[in-house]
Amino acid sequence: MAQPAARATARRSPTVDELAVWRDYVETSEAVRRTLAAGLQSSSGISPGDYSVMLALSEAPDRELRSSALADLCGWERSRLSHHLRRMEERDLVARRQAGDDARSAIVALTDVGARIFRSSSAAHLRLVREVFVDALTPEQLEAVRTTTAALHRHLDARAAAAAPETSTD
Amino acid sequence: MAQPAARATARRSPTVDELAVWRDYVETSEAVRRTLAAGLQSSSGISPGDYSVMLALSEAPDRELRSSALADLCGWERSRLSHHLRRMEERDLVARRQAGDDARSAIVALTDVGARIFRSSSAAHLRLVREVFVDALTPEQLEAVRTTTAALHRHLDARAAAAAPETSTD
DNA sequence: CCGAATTGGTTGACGTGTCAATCATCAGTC
DNA sequence: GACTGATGATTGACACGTCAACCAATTCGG
Repeated sequence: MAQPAARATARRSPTVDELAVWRDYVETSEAVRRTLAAGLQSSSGISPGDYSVMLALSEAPDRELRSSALADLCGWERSRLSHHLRRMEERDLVARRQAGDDARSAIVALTDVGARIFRSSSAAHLRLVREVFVDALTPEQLEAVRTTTAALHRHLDARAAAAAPETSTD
Repeated sequence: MAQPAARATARRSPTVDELAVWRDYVETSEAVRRTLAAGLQSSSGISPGDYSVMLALSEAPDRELRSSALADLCGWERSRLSHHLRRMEERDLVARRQAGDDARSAIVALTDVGARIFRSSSAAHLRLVREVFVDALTPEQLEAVRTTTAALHRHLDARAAAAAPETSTD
């Protein structure tokens, strides 16, 4: 009892109601992700990670990219990409070779096998995105998802920027 | 221009615009999840999975539950829970023992250590939920998240029900 | 030109999550 | 009371993701 001097701080816990929205948001986004992953797996035997990599490569000139460029396009850490590429290379989906201009750098190329599998997976995957995500929402709701997602995204970025002063303009 | 005879099917791929919302939704929800996981890890040394399990146990009578009940509360598969409990047991966060009435069943109890850690993690975690999620959104946006999430959730459930006829009333 | 710091990328260890297989127990049937 | 099938839970194998350590090539300061 006796609210302990709340309200002034604005740093208090969420209400029960807010917490319920939070929980549902987390659970649902994970369920959606799992559904798409399962679809990709069963229709083409690849993972969402595989798909991201192959999508980026398939849109690149000569179907190849520097490892660092690929990491940026996927929004992945280098280490994660490196591990993933090793697994994909073992399955002959991609090939790695050295870059000519910088001996440190690696070039990742989509193999013919990889390109074929990507093409054959793409249509079904996109249909599933529509079926599970787009079709679940009215146009207004889709618009609402866009704006709320953007708000969350911006907020996270601002938070990250605040935490990492780095190249401050001084 | 020249829409390729779309609209009639409703089973076509998402538009570029819809796809952009989808991508942002996936990326952002993962970024949010990662942020919360990192916060929990650094403040209390536990994972979101640990937190879910301890939350459910802490609210249960005698701070213990049957394994199956715990799995239901967390919304996890049995196998996942079993693996997770083994790891938590090694860290003395929970303890497992046999149930009296059904020799197959296992009872999971929150240890004193686990209860203490959970209590000390809870406030910071909830504050972070507010900071990262609730505070990022206006009240209207929070409401929009609620309704869109509910729509996605319902749609997924309907889809799952359609795929699994099981106990149909025949 | 030499050495230090930086950059591009890989690796190992480890926690996590899924699937399929397994195992013991329980419930129902004859 | 043994045979059958469902149920509660565990296990092993393997993909995935993160962190920290590492290595080699490069860049920069002197």
